[in-house]
Amino acid sequence: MLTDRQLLILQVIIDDFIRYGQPVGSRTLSKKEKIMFSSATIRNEMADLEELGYIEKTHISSGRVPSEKGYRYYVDHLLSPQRLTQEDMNKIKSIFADRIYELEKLVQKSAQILSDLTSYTSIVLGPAVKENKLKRLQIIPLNKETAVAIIVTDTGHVENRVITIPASVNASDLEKMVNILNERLVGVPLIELKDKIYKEVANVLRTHIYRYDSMLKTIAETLDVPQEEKMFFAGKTNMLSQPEFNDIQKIRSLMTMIEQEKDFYRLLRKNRQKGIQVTIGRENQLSGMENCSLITATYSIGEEQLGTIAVLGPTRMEYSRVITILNRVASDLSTVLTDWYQNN
Amino acid sequence: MLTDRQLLILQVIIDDFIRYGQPVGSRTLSKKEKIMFSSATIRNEMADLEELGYIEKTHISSGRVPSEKGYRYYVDHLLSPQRLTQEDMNKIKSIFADRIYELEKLVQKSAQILSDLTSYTSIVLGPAVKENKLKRLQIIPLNKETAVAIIVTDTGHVENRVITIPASVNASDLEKMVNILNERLVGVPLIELKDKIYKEVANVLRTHIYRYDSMLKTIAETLDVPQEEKMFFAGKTNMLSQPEFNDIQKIRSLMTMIEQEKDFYRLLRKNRQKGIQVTIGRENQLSGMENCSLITATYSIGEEQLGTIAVLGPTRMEYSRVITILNRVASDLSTVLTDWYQNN
DNA sequence: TTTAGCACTCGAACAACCTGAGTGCTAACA
DNA sequence: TGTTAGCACTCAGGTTGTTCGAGTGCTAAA
Repeated sequence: MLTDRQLLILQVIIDDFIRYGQPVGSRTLSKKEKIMFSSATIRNEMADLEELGYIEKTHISSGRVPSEKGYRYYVDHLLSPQRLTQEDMNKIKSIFADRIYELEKLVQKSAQILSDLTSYTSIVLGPAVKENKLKRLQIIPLNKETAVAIIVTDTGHVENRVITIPASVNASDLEKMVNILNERLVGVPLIELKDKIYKEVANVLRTHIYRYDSMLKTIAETLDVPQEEKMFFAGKTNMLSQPEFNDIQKIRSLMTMIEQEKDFYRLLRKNRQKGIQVTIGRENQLSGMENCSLITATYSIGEEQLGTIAVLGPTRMEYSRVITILNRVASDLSTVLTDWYQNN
Repeated sequence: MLTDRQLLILQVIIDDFIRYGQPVGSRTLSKKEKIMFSSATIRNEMADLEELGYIEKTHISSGRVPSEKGYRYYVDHLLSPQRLTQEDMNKIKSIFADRIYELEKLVQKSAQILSDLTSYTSIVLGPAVKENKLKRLQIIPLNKETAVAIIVTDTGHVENRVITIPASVNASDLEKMVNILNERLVGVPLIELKDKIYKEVANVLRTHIYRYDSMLKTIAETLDVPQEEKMFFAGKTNMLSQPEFNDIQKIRSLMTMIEQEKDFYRLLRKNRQKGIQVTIGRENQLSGMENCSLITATYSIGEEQLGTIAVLGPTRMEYSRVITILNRVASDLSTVLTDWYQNN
């Protein structure tokens, strides 16, 4: 177990390193007002902290730098709570300033403001379409062979796809079919649609429409909307200004990782528990994340989780500040959305 | 005017520099098989070429490097035509391999393949929505106050927006209104919609619908779809592997420029003439483009230009190869699209 | 247990030096 | 008159050596 003095020293080292980005030496520490003992004492304590794995040297006679274990401890136990400045609060409020009716736009704007506020990269996931319920299905013929299928959800989200229509299906059949589908399927969550079509609607169609089956598959596929939430990035280039990325090699691997959206999506999806999640460096188990930390929070409508907002920064990131901001944005977002949807 | 020998030397210098990225000296040149005179002669010629502004030294005793003027001359007069390998051809064909019905997806895939083939960044603009004609307008109420307005164009493109509905408008009025709008507006190019609504449709609505005016503005705004084509990027990080971007500062300004989509869009829009356009370095008049060249081509349906495909690379880019590839992709794209739309 | 003092280590910055690739110029040659 | 060989010169880049400052670990005294 760490002594109080060791904790103090660890905290001051990490705070200082986060602030200035330079390895912290015993002399620097001894000058801090919180610290009342000599540099020699500090050296002894630092040697212990190093042995325990909380801090590291960059070379044999250098100052100390937090290790991943150190950051982990810091995040779990040593964070000093932050207060947001009025300016920060105003920026956050500006997300909701003009009445935005489209969820996606709101979410995009949140990402933008988050990256502005933190100077890191921000990513917003969501909202998950599959939880939405079907509001209306429409099929609009374009020409003999093709048509656009449009799905509208209760949240106002619109999905569309171009489909081919078998020659055997004529316009009035199509219309009848769409009517039946709407009658039976409105209000059903998108994720259950495909199932429901085969189990319940197929029967009804059989009795009404000649050669319905050739269409059925197309429709079912159309309604099988992608499960994945969209990812919105903002401030991708912010990371380039971080001093730890002054190395081409690191930039390359970072940027390549970000562009590799699939893997990154999977990483984000891991953190879906409620509240703030912090993963540090290699905890992320994704190459390119060695020098990065990811902080995520979720937003929701009522009790139903909708999506994730996240900030990606260097391991040496301002955890306290980012956590406070994320918390705030997530909760404001949830409040506004809950309010909006439950009043309608 | 340049002598034949000077032209030969200029061409070989640029070819060599594009290939190896190193300043080219007289000794290197004298060893090329095309070149039958001594290094001393070459030095004399190079001095002349430098005086004329086609090549530059990086420092007083270095080999020569093409200047922007040199590249310009090279592109205009000295390109040696390229043949695509079978492999390249196959990749290009793969764009059209599976039947894709959505223009946007096709365009996105083209960008992907372009950046794969060239190892540079590729950007595809388009298609321009405003040229499309209205196929169908729908308004689907979500709740008391809001509804989704959906526009389908003859190309199968779908635009949607959430709108608020004044309390004074009831469901049947809304339906009537949508019907009238469809009757009058189907087949009209999107760009003319707004105009047409105020000039022609407003009158009709007045006679049929009580207090139509509160809705009219909302509708008109909804139909005023964004004029700008979407931009699709692919291979953004490819540029990081180019040896000229081994400098953090350059990477930063390049990436920041690319993220600054507005300006970049404007740049692309400048090159809308038919055929291949090449702009080299500062010809682009956009900060961050100093070390880059942009090659663009347009694709079309029949005679109607639809959009632009482009490749962004370092000034030291393989002009010949990229031009050949772009030409090919643009023409294939045009053929496929023309074929598809005119048979329907 | 804490601290002062001391010898030691290392990185970063800088100067001195060398090498190789390249140049411009001149004088001789075809 | 155009071409070439030869030579002195330049410069970037790599290597080496030196110094400086920040930091460490250890020891002995308080």
